[in-house]
Amino acid sequence: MEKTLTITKSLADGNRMRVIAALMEKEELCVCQIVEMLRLATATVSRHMSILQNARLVQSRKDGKWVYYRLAEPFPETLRIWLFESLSGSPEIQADRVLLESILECIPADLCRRQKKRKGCAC
Amino acid sequence: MEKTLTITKSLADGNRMRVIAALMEKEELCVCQIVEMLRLATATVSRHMSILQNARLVQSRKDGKWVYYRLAEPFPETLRIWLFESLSGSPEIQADRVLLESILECIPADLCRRQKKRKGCAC
DNA sequence: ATCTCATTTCGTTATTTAGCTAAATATACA
DNA sequence: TGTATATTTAGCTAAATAACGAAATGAGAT
Repeated sequence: MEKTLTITKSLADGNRMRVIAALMEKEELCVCQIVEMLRLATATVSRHMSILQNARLVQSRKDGKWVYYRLAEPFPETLRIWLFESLSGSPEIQADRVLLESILECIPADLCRRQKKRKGCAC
Repeated sequence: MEKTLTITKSLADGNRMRVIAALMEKEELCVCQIVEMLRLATATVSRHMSILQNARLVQSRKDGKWVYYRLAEPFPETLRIWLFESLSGSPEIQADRVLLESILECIPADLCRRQKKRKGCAC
């Protein structure tokens, strides 16, 4: 039961749920993209992703200084279906979807610079 | 997304997960039976059931002074399947299953009396 | 109406969790 | 090597949550 509980606990937070929903649509996101979407501190996002990774819901890969997260393989299929069904029609997830489109137009390096200085995107 | 989050939050507690698992096997349980299984105070169980009811995962009926809970109708089918799959093989749930068999041999009135006095079951 | 009993609600306490900043770590570059 | 940068970890604070006992509520019996 611990494993199940670890999963439900990791999904008992709105921001982590939003990340999962985003990763159900986009194959992979890097920390700074998630930071941009959630509008949280990098440290906070890192911690959230750690919880999701520990729950075996996401996995990560490093590309130099960049860390990318994607849904874990394997991801419980029935859980994914339930999430998809119950989140469909959610205005918050839809808002994230739109925001993510513009975020993905920036390359991560530019995003990070922007986050550091809180200035306009270089895109 | 609020509805989904309400559900994941309600399932982010071990005791509430145990109740759901029990109700997936037994059609209906009354408060005192749940109290006996979880080994918690009546007030605590009542509060847990209130959370599950608010999340639309369980529903209740009254029979005089007795309140019985069962899985809500409708209960998200894909969620149920995931829970069943991920909880199968859980030693804690299996232990509850065994304990519940003996609990169900007592009628609720006797259970309540026992809980009040912490003495032997009248069965 | 009064008393008994099962359950719920309320208030309190201890524990857990989400958010942040600062420090630490890992990677890249000059 | 030193500097810059992305991310993670550690520590702190405020908020949320689980457990309990007491009080309130509802149902049954006399």
